[in-house]
Amino acid sequence: MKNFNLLKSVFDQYVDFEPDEWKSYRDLSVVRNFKKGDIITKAGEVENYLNFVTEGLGRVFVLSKEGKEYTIQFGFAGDFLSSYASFISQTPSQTSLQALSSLEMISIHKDNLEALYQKSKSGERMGRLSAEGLYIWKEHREIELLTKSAKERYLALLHKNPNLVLTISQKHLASYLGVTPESFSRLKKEVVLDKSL
Amino acid sequence: MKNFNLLKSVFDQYVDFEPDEWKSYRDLSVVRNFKKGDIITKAGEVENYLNFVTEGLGRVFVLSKEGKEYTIQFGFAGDFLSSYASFISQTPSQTSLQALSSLEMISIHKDNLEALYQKSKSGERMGRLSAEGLYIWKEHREIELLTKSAKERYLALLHKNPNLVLTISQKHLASYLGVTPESFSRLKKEVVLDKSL
DNA sequence: CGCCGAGTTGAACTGAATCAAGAAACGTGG
DNA sequence: CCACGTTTCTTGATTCAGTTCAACTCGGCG
Repeated sequence: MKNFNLLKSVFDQYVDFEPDEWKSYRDLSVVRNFKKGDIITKAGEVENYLNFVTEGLGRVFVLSKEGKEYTIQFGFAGDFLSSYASFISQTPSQTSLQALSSLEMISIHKDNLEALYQKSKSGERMGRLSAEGLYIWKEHREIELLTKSAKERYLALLHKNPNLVLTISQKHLASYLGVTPESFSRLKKEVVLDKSL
Repeated sequence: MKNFNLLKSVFDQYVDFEPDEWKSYRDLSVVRNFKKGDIITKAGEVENYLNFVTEGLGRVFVLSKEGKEYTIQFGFAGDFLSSYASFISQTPSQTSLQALSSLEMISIHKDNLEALYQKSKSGERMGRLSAEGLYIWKEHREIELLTKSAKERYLALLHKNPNLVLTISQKHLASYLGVTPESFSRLKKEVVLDKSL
């Protein structure tokens, strides 16, 4: 199937799976479909699945005490997208997972992944490399939040990921940058003005 | 040696090393000593070592464009402390590693660790579990930075890690909370006042 | 059509930064 | 062990980025 090929191509960048290791992963996975707006895992629940997006767009977000949403990750086709901290620790999640469009994901259950780790050295290796890669993302994000203003973070995002900025609603972009939609609207205007100088 | 026992006890919490796997790690490691203030790895360099603190105190920090320091991690005896993103990606580090007191660490070179990963499944597993644990830390930190005010972050730290607050200078604590020393000084005063109500 | 969520704009407000100056603590050398 | 200079911490006055609240526009879509 086409969607599994995408997943395979991602794995191939990291490890040399034996055919039977790949077959195991495939057999232990399920394909799941969601529609726009669906909450796939809710904060407070434990995330049971490691998901790989094959089609559509989703996000992971937190809700603050004041009731404001902050997006911590967007996931497009080709990305892993789960309440990952909850998945690996198997403790209740601080974050929720939501479909922002119709969304298809290949999902593997924690128990099945653990079983695969047990018997497959390449699986274990893939797990390590994924976690390391995600760590790097998070550290990068931490540094941006600490050292940059909202405007600088927007410019960095615009530069690094212009398609994301085009695809995603301002409301959700604002929640990712950590500002209110009002502030984001103003900030965006400033950036346009700056450029026209 | 006493310092290696501490490291062993940490490993034992995660994996069952065979005696010879543990011996490999031990043989491939070096003990390094630094004095207060030393910069161990400088931003711009590649981090070659995964370090485990056996004595003393260190930190990892970034320097912003405006020349301000932001601490992203403190490490006490029993903690791993490296410019970890650089270590795993073997690309120039955004962060610097510094001794905040006289500091002793057990350090393993990237090449040696990779060799160990190749031959040891438990080693690979340990690597995965460490990366996952560090990921959880970073995500937690991201959520705090996004959703909490400086004062709330200080209160959370005070609650979760009171000894850290007592041990570390206000200047460095401020740089970890992401505020200026001046703001931190005021914020601290407010917290004391709040409590005396 | 009419409504509803998304985006914009304005005015007032607030948490934290900046700049500046003084006080306390600290270590190093005489 | 004291005296000195240096860094750390505090306090005050001002400024600024971003929030809040409120009103208004726009574009879908039921």
